[in-house]
Amino acid sequence: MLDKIYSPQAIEAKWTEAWAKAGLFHSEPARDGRRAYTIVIPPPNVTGALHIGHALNNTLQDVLVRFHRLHGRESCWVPGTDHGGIATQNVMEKQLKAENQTRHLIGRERFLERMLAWTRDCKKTILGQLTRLGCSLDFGREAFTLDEARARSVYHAFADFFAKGLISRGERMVNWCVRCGTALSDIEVEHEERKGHLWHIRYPLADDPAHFVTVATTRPETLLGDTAVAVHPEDERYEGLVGRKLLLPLHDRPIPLLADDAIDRAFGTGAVKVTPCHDPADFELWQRHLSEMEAPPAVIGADGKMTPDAREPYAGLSREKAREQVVKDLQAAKGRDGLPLLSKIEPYHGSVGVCYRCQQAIEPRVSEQWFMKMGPLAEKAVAAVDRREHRIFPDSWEKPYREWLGNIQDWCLSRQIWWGHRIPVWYCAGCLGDKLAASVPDGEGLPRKTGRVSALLAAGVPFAKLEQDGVWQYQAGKTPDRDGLAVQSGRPGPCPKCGGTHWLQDQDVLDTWFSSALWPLSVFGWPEETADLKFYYPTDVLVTGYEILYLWVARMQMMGLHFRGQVPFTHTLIHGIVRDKRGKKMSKSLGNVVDPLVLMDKFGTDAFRFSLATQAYPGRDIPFAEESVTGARNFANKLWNSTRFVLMNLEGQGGIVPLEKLDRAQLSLADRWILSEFEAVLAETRAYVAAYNLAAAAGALYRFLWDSFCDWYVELAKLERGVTVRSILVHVLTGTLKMLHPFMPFITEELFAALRVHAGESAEFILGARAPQLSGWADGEARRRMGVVMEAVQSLRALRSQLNVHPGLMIRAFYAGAGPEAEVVREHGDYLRHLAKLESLEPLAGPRPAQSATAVAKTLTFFVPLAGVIDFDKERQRIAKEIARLSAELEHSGRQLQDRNFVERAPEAEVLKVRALRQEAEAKHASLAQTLQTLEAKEGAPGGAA
RNA sequence: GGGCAGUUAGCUCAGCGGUAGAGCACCUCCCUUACAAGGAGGGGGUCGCAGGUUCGAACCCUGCACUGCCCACCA
Repeated sequence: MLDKIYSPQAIEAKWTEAWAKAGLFHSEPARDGRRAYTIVIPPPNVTGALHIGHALNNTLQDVLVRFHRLHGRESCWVPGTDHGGIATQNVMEKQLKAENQTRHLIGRERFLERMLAWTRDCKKTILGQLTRLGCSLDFGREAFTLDEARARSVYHAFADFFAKGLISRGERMVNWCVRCGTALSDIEVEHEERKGHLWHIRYPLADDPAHFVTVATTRPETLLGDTAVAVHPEDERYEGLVGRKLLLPLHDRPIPLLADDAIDRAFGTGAVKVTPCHDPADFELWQRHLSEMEAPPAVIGADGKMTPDAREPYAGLSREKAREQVVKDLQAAKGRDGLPLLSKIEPYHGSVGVCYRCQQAIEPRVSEQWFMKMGPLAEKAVAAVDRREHRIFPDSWEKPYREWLGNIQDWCLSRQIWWGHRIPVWYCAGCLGDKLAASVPDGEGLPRKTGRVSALLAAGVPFAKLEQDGVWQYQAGKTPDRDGLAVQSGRPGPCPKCGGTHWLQDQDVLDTWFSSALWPLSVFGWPEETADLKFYYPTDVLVTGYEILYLWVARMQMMGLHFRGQVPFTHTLIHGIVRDKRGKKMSKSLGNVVDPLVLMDKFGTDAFRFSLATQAYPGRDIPFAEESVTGARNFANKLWNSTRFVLMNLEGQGGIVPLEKLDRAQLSLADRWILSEFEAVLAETRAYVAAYNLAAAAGALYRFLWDSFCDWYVELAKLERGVTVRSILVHVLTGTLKMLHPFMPFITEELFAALRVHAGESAEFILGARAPQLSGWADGEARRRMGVVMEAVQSLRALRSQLNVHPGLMIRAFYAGAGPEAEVVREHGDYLRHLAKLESLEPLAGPRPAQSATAVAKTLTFFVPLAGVIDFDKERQRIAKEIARLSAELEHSGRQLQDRNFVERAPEAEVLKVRALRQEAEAKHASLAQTLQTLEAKEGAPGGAA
């Protein structure tokens, strides 16, 4: 027997262990023809503990996996974590800083050792939390984006792209994060509106210093790197000036005034300073005007400080300090007219690119990086959506997804950090013929900017060296080959060009998203043609938030389609972000984060999960309030107690009979009604899950259990305690537990365990049992008749409550009316007596009783003699109010039915419905009007209201 | 500058063509033998604004207004 009190903690631990012991979540490729249902987890970064967003993400996946497992699919949910590149390295760098260390001080190898040790702890924490959340992950399949098996996929993919000419190295303008010290791809740059200024600076004409061209800029410090000023060719303000030289203020360097179509005449002064090294648009402009412009100086370095080219007194200053200094100096610098060269400062707010990992302003910078051409891959990803092989839920995301892919830019792949897959490219020192390169010991990294690729090699794996002794060998089987360059296993052999054996590996690592993009492939052993890959790929659904739709989802699609010709997952389910209860994004700095563990401790994991699920409408953000967990906890408690009730009914009684053995003719109205309702909620729930509307699915089950099952059926079940009722109680409850199990796995498992003997279930766990099967129980007649009972009960209860009849007091009642509804009351008087606490219920013989209150339901009228108890004044008010409501209703339906347009054009069913409702309202109205008349005729009763 | 959502009861949200719903909060009554983490009843909304389509609009269309998000090299 169950404890009287529902206490979640104990049962959670118990079932977590039991499931693990039974290997319940393990999956192998099925040989019996069962279809796979596969989800790969969006691997959380190993940067710490999981937050509430992870809890939502994983709860939704678990609901789907458990649901499909219950419904007979060979379900496999692959767990794993992501090494998380810059984000993770940043956390470690902070730790080092606290110890007065830097990564450069301790060196690459020791740094990576520390990273590995630390991220191992994080992995443990994360997997522990997922377990605590009840996630039915196949833990034997745990993967890490930086482990050996994944490295294999990464190197294979890199080599393939290189061989196909999609990956190449080059010097280009990239987004540079000064704080993180690395290049970023375009999507790793966030745009923030920031307040700033527009500085107007006068550049004197070199041969006529009394005249000026005024440029407007938001970044005066880059002036030091200007190589030109540009205007629109048709801008009459600058007619005759184009082609002449200007004198760059502060440096007094002559620079040309160019004309270019890209210049917006309406902005600022129409004249733009051109700083190719520090602005992407200027960089392009420079390339268009190469012949007219000199090679541009880079005045801001990788560290965010001014370079020697910025000259004294700016060299060495931070870019922020340099701005102050430049502005100050421009204010002091006077033109030939005696006025400052800085002619105007106006407030200006524009969007500033910031690093998505540290929020520092991005510095556009020219540097040598690895790039991947994305166009051809993107086309395939778009085609997959066009062909509906890949669908996004909600589909409103398909358009932005398509557009992003349509405008895709090359992907900057290399990162100047250490934590990640090192780029599997080696350079031959001999071929480079570079002193610097030659001075580097064999196998060490290539100093940047030393030359072009001499050899590509999908080879030496630095992490394998660290994880275990010795060098792990890459065995791709097929080795790509391009430009006659040998690509070999292990370290490169002799250089095919010069025979040298002195190799330098590329210093950089790959963007963490490169390995993430391969995730659905790599977790199944690709590039090997494994049995797992054949059975589980393509996976069914990817569940994620919209913030990584491009960063991750799109790239997985592109990779999957490129390498397999098949989408990696057929559906993308996009959920919202968990916000605080006022809709604000949770953040440590706002102090509004809620810890999932705290909530699970306080309310139980099931309640926590259920509250997340009931709010997860597709694509909608969730304003999360603790009250919602309270509500879910209360629901869990309701489940608990209703099961206790059913178990109490079973105690000492005989067994139950299977549903299919029940004699339909023997069933009561309530029996037929609840079975009909149950069949309906099963269908409804399944339809909602299929549409990924998990909130609606959870809501449907909630209402069924609480409203239909507990409030009506269980109450009526108390009237008769026979085997039939017992059987139905057990079947319906067990079925409901099964359907709720994906949402609340622990409590349902506990309750199922208590019920299963009675229910004749042999399975030890819900996931081993069959999903509820029910068909043919839909019963419109039962629903109609039960509707009469329910309305009558509600009407009588309202009467009691509004006239202050004590809830415990049994009252007598008479009913008047004819037809099928009266018949329902006659047949089911026991229901009404029980539910409305009636001492007796009889048909009214003779005139309406005096000294009684009136209740109406459908076309029926109930009279409750309450002489002495009743406050007739109150009763008059009550009835008058009801009459007013009915009058309004009658007026409305009357107008509708008199409108020929409505009667002729509306669907017939609609007209019939209005007619039926009108009849009901008419009956009620007439009956109540008559009552009111009698009441008012009763002078002597205290009539004068107030 | 484009695009996408949202605007419904005090709060948080469902509903998306037939006279407005839930949970919480609020008011009244009740510790009735599954459950006070409960039961019964009740108050509360001209569904952002303005037009249009329709017999009928919270729901479809067009504008507008806020709010939020995504994308974008206007210095």
